Amino acid sequence: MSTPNVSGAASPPTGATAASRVFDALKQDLIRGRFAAGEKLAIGSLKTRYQVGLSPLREALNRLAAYGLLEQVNQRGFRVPPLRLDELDDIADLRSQLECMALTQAFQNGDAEWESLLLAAHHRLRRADERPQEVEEWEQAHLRFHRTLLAPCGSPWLLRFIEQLHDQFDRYRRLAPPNPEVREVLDRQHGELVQLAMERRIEQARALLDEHIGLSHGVARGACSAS
Amino acid sequence: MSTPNVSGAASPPTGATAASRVFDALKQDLIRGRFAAGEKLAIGSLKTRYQVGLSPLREALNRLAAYGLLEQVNQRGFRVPPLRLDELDDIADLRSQLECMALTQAFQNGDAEWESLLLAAHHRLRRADERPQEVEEWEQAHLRFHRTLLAPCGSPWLLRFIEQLHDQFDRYRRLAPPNPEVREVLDRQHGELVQLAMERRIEQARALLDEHIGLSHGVARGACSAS
DNA sequence: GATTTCCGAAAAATCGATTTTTTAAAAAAC
DNA sequence: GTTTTTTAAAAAATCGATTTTTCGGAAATC
Repeated sequence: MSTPNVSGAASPPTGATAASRVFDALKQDLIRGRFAAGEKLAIGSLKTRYQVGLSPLREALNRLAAYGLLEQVNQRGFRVPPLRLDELDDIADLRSQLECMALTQAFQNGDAEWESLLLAAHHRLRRADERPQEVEEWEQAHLRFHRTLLAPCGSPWLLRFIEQLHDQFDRYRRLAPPNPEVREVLDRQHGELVQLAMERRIEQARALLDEHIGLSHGVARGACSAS
Repeated sequence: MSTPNVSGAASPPTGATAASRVFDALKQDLIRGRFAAGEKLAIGSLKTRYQVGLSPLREALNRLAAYGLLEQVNQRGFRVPPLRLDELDDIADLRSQLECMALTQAFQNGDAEWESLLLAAHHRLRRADERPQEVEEWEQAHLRFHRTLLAPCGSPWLLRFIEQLHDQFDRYRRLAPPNPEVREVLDRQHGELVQLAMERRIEQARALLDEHIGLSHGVARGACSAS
């Protein structure tokens, strides 16, 4: 295992270029809803905001557009995708399907090492649950928990798509008004998922994961005004 | 419906920028295997090859890396991904799964308009079958047939991922030695898929599509030396 | 009064040059 | 003889300036 990465998201441990740093920062800001949905991005002000020149900034914007976190129109720059209810439904439904696929494979491939990593990830998530003021801590622990759950599925492309959908989904979820009651249920489900994983009860786990995403989907829908 | 697009791949009808033109050209060249697998791309020679400056070229390379047709390492540029048997297997298996999902939805949503578009796409594909020397014509008709088949599935994100996997898959398939016997079977299966689509025989269609991709997968494996 | 045409400002895209980093070979040290 | 250090060339990344295109309002036309 290489140098563990303490920082936030997916990470460039060595030789971060300006372009990759802006990419990471901008990606986080987009997912965290720091820009208004549908907003046109003024490249000039982004230059100031992220303290970089045009070239690395434009490279980052191009990557994000290819990834689906920005919309690019040929001679008129970049804009933040609008929040659309039908798109959220698409994202959530597909996420359920793909994550259930991955979960099945993960249950087959996961070994004792995986079980202990999952327990550890769950523990950190519970710790983060206790400090509701540290939102980003919780977000990171939550993301890692779900990653760990599916990690041994054996399909890099499936994991890639799931990650992409998760990023899309989170943009909606983080913009939606919080719902403490649902949140409590969601938190409990994480523990139940761990339990089912240990016992490899795939059918129940699939049903629970589907319900988990469905509940979160319901909350995330609050981010949309009209469809 | 806007202006139909006669040209090759996915298309920028209005105001093509240098960056988007290089992106399209480079993407095709990568899928067509015009670069050696694993090859390091020399940006200087790409500038000459595509007749553009650094900025639009680098923007195109960044998009392609985000899309998965190039590998990017931070201070050492871009390289063509190597051909790996295990990755091809991953791509093909996931493609089968996702396309079968989409097919089911397409059968439910597809209307008479879809049926006629599918018949038309199949007709063009058969015409292209007759002229084996016009490879690119056939490739285009083939891509469009499969797109048309799944188009009404109703999930933009699912279609997006399928398209992406299809591009990945084709890079292997087009590099593999052709197999006329299998090719004949594959051609026949296109007609059978149309027939099953008309009659909405979903289970048989899913089995056939799965077999179709599986057969093509077998051929594509010929592109890999070792795993 | 409504539509079209024509500017000028603003923004996007591109270019050419500069800076930074890597690479590989030669020299030095062990 | 091997390893380390140095250094020059090559490549990647970035910057600043220029060119091209879009956008919005004023003037002209219908």
